[in-house]
Amino acid sequence: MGIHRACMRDQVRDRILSRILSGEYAPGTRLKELSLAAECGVSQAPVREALRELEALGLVECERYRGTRVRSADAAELREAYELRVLLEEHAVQQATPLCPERLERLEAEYQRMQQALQNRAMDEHAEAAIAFHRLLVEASGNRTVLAAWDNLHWQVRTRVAVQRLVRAGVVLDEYVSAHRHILDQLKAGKGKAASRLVRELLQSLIERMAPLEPLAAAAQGKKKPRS
Amino acid sequence: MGIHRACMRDQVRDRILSRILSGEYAPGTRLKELSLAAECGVSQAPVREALRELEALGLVECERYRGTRVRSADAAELREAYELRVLLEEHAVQQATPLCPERLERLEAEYQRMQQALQNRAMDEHAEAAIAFHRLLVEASGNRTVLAAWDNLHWQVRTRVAVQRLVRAGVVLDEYVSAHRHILDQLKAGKGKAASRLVRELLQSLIERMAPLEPLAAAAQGKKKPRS
DNA sequence: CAATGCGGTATTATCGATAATCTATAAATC
DNA sequence: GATTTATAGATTATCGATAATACCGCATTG
Repeated sequence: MGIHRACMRDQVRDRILSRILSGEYAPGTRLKELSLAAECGVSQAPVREALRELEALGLVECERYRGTRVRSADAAELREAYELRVLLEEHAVQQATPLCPERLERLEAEYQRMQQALQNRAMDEHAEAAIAFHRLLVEASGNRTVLAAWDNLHWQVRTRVAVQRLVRAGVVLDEYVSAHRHILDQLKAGKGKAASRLVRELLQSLIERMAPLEPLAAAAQGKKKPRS
Repeated sequence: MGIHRACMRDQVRDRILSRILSGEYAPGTRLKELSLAAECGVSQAPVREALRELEALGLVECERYRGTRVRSADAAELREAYELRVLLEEHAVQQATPLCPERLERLEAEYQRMQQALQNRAMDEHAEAAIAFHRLLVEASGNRTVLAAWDNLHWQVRTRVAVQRLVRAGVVLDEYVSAHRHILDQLKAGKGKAASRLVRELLQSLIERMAPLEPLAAAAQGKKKPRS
């Protein structure tokens, strides 16, 4: 179907990426090139290139002759990222309106998925749909550079973790879902200004709910370094 | 002095980067790994990693088994980038005020440098100082994520080219410099709101002056592919 | 005992060579 | 003549091995 990419580098990159995502590689974990190479059944070179790519994405840190580690984001950095996200989405929504019917349909679909997933307690899918919803908003602005900046914040990574934290903390997400309903309604009514304000409010309320919780990386920080 | 980084990969990267900057490698130019390796006196591996880094920076494009080329930005993309830049700088200035005296001094220094360079017709230094000025504004916001997003737009690359285009087109830059004076004055007076509005106006007037000019890559686009 | 210097080991950085894939040209088929 | 297939040359992707560097433990020294 799509573009087949059988190249080792990409396979290795995705493999490491998903492990960082799932938490198997916690922040601070040392990523040794030869170990990874052996495990993936490839040589060192593709692994190095994969790690460099992840470094560019901001997910790992490399130090010369001292190896690569999974980067840990502190609470302050997360807050900064949300601040930028608010800015980008708010701007995108203002620029995007009025939206074409096709995009509105796609937004509606993601909204439905988000709601269904919540009812089924499928939190990962809920997070996925929520992200897709917001990404569609940014995409609708038609500004590829803004979209690239948004993508660089890696919400597809963060939201899944964030949703699980919120759920564990006992936060009810129904309000969150209905906020999306309101945004979508305003968009359908062509009221971009109102919609962008709702987006800002939604995201800022998220920041406030996150703030009292433990920093993302706290639990994983003080780990023993696993031998070999 | 700073952190010496004698590693080949970085040297190769900087070398290619400066050549893209200077226009020696025009948009569309094919970058062959072994040729570059031979020229830099290194093997293929460091060159590959350098190219991957440049790809992450958005300066080149790689296609599997089909090589790497210098990316060309069209007029629309440049406009999009400016749109985002306005958003980031405007927000940063609002967040940054009031600025600490040290930062104001640094801004003043860059302003002086910008002005001096213009008088001396040293356009490259003028561009450099202007960029440093704006980067300081973003840095002052204290939001590292916003700064990273701003850096990703690569103004250190674009402005140098843009200034030369404007000069060739006969645009007088005194007005541009004095706009910076006004911004700095408002900042010193602690008037963040006013300063951020001036920043927006400055950048938007830049977009408008750029628009009628030829797209950046136009001249270099339809080139013969140089053999070997 | 603290600080310093020396090997030994683990890991990264780089190399030179090989395999995989693309592009262009030419032969073959209809 | 047009289209397809085969082949050769060029370039990228990957490999296996070597060189360079950092980290750790231990002995030495003051």
